[in-house]
Amino acid sequence: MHRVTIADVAARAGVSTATVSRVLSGRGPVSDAMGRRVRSAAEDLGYQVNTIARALRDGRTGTVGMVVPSITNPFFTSLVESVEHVLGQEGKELFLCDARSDAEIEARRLASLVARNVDGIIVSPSHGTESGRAVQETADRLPLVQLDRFVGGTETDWVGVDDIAAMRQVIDHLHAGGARSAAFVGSRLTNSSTEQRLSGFRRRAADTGMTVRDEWILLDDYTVEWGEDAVAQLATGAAFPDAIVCADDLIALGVTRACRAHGISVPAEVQVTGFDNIQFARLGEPALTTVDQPTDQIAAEAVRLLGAVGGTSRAHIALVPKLVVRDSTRGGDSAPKGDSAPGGER
Amino acid sequence: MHRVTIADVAARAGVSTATVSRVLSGRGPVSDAMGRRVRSAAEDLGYQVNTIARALRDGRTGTVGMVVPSITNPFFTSLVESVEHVLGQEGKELFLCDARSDAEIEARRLASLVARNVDGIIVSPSHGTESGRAVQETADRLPLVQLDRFVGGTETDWVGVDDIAAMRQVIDHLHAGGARSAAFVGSRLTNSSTEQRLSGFRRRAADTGMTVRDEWILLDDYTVEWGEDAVAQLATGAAFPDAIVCADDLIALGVTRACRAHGISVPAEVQVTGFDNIQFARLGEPALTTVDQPTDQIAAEAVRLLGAVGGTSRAHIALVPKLVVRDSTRGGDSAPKGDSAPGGER
DNA sequence: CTGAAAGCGCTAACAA
DNA sequence: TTGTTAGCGCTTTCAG
Repeated sequence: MHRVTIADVAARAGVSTATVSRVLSGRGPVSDAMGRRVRSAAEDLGYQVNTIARALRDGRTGTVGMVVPSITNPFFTSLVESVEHVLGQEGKELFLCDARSDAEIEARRLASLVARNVDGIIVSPSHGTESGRAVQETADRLPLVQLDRFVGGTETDWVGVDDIAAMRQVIDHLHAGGARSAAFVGSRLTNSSTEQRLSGFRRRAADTGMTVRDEWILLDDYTVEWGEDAVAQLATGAAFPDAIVCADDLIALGVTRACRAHGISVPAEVQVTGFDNIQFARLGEPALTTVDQPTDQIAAEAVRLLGAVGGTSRAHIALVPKLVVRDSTRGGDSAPKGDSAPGGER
Repeated sequence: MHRVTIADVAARAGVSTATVSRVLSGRGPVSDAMGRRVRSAAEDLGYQVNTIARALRDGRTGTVGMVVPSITNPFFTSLVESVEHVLGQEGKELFLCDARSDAEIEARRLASLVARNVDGIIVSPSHGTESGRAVQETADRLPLVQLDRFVGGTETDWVGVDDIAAMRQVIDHLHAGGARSAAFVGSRLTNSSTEQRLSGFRRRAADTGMTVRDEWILLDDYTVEWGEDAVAQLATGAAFPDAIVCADDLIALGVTRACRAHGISVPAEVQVTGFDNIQFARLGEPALTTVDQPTDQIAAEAVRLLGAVGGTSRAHIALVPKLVVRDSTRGGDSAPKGDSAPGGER
């Protein structure tokens, strides 16, 4: 079964391939009559452009590559969904790659995307330093936007949320709910998300005079299991904090679950917060207070940046996320105000 | 910045492009000396094949398209992850498309994948009948495997689990735990998964003499919210079942959550089961007893089928899933035995 | 407004 | 073993 080409259409319409191309790609001058003739011939034959040939010809594939640390993390899933949706509307296709939180796999996938001549790459780097080389080399070759996470020592566009501002809201909210001491549970400091969030946590906690003990900074992994383990560790300590701030919702889900298992009441005895607002956050027991990441907006900005062929000026777009108050915190009755920075492009 | 081509390498090595191609693609006879010379030239220049040109030349792109109803459903996410992993190991790339549970979007995405000359397509059809036309038309043009769900009236390969056998295990387990009546909560009957599971449920319930009232068959959506609503509906009825069998874990999560809200104890008053064994199943309160879907295996089989250029014989591969017993059922102490069919290819 | 022809980068006959 | 060359399907000058 031979795939129908532009030549077949040309033959049937009794014209040249050039004319067919002009009609079907919509550019170039054509008479109405000719337009109709060609179009109906194409219709009859069930012609579809061969995007490979077109891509070879004009050097653009209409595809975008996306690399995430782990697609099974609902936050990244949500990001992927948003990106895919935006691209779909522009008639572009998405190459999805899962780096399995491994900088080496990530580097291989990036190289393979370059080899495939994608028009641009969206990457949420797996590692805060080890991802650097591959990301930079890729960015030197084609448009690249980092999403959510950021690798030190790279010069590329970035879109994400303002973690510092987010943590300010979190701490203020907990403080309003009566917390005077707090623990932080996150991943190892191998990615910018945890780094930023911990730094924002420390800063605002200090500002508001909250107690933060060294042994209350628990860093390991973005998993439910780690959240559960962390509570076990906290429970053996001499003192227990008024609040546990988690670097993402998976951890927070583990924390609330473990608290229940340990007979520690949330939010009465300890307030707990998450980050990301994944779809399962509200399923926590109690439902999680968390920071909502505007994934649709992040995706839209990222795709927009990729398209912007423009100059060498790099854009770092930090969106200010909003706190979603549910039942895992006491919070006072008013929504947190917080003097959140204006954000936006800078 | 001009991308380095095979001609550049040829010039630098002082040979023809054909030789370079032979060396770099590994096929065709080349002397060792020539091999080294060309390779080092390629190395120096940082040459990378242009996969687009290669694809145009030999009619294969090394890409596979995948279309799922909703990537935010953790079950499909897991399937995508598995497929992506298998493909990555073969040096292939994955085009991911989210159909948003809409047969029209799905049809468009399928067409676009065909236009992109993917080597094959893996699709979990959104709709049991409306997806038919597009799926069949696509399958007529290139290798296509249906995953998990199946569209009526199509002639394609399929890989999934044996829903009937799964339901047999579920019912037997519930029965062993003392259930003598049961409700079923699923999606509308617009996809084969729910159809099959409901049918398996009905059959085995009848076999074991369980009571199933008409108003206990509740069909709407694969969401947590629907699970919650369904319990509300059941609670208003004259009688309440001993068990609630859910068509997927999201629904089951909603069901257990609503039971808690209604003060109905699980599993003491009502046993609940899910389906899929998504990563959040164990986070239910209580942790869900559910049917584990071997996504890695399903993915591996699907990719294998795509590669099998072979004859016209269609393969329907039904893997027999296993029950994962957790705390939402009483279950008796022994694992369910069940005379599950041998399964495998048929 | 339409046609002829070159060429994107690569591979595979065919020749040498 | 290596080189020459045609051609994958498309778009786009350049002529007419």
